Amino acid sequence: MPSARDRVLDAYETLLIEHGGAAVTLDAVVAAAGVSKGGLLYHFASKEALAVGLLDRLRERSAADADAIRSAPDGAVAYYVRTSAPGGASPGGLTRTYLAVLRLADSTAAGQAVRDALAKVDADGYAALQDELHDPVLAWLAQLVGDGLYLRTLTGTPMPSGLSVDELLERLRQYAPRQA
Amino acid sequence: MPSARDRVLDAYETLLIEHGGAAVTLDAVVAAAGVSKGGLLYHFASKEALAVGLLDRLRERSAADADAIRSAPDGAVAYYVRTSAPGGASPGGLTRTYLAVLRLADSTAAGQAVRDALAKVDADGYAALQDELHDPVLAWLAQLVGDGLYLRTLTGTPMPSGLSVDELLERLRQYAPRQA
DNA sequence: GTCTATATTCTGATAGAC
DNA sequence: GTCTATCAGAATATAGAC
Repeated sequence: MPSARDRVLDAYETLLIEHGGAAVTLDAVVAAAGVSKGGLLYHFASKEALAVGLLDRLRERSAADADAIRSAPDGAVAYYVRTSAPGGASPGGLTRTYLAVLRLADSTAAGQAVRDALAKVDADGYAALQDELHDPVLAWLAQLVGDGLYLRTLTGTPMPSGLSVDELLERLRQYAPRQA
Repeated sequence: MPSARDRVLDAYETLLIEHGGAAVTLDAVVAAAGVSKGGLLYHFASKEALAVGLLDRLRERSAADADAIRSAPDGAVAYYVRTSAPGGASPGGLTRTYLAVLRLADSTAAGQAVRDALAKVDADGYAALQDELHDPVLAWLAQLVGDGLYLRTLTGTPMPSGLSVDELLERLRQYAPRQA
């Protein structure tokens, strides 16, 4: 069983993704995490501290993901696009935390810190794609395609009928200059 | 001066974009719109009715945009991508309302209605791009690029240094088969 | 470290005057 | 059609026992 602190963060993440920032209350988090309100507030002294805790987790996972994307068997583009697509977010992975943090991009004082953290993740992803492609415009394009899929994951919008992520990746491979 | 009803909707839209769904309260809306709480609740009987009102506006503007995108001087792709990029959202235009509605994609009972409305806008945009490109995968790719820019507009993430939307469009034109 | 109980502020909504 | 005043409930946060 994970520590109470991690259970709280997991529950917070899940609630943000499934019900959105507006619906996330401390009561909802404690119910989902199976701890008491006092227990939660021992680990995170306020609702904003909870948000800051999620940002810390985002930074940790982003650092871990930087290794994963560069050592992905079928390349950085495929890794980036696949993990962005609906169903591509694995528990404990960067994508899941990223989706949760997107829902925080508003809110009070933490707003700027959230945007900074997202910008850092974004810049790291672009660097990894550019390392593989050696083509700034194409690297940006590939990243935007992944980000577009993120947005669809976020809103639950279905794909155009008859199309799959694999077809998208095949097309991107056509556009990429030959690599070693 | 616009009607009180429109001023309320404008203020609601702005607050959603600038401060996010979690921060939008009826008090905040009435302060930004310059009406009283009673005045607001005369036009929109509840907070959910306010959300429904914004969805109605989204549908109106989406219908108007369907004409604009097909008669855009430099083509549907350029229109879609440009209006998705930071700074591309004009007051009274579809993009601004779309960005606001994205922030509602959570929240209680209206959640499914919000997702349905977003899916409709998305399907209409894809159809317009496909009409121009006659290439389903490329049309989807172009749309995802636009959606990726939407996401950046939403989070305030800066572009990779040295790159511009025009370079992105130039590249997309290279990938598109010749058109009449 | 985790719990229960309580204090306090805020939010959505109603009532009724103008 | 728009306002002021007010209520009931929910939300965050505190106090203090275990």
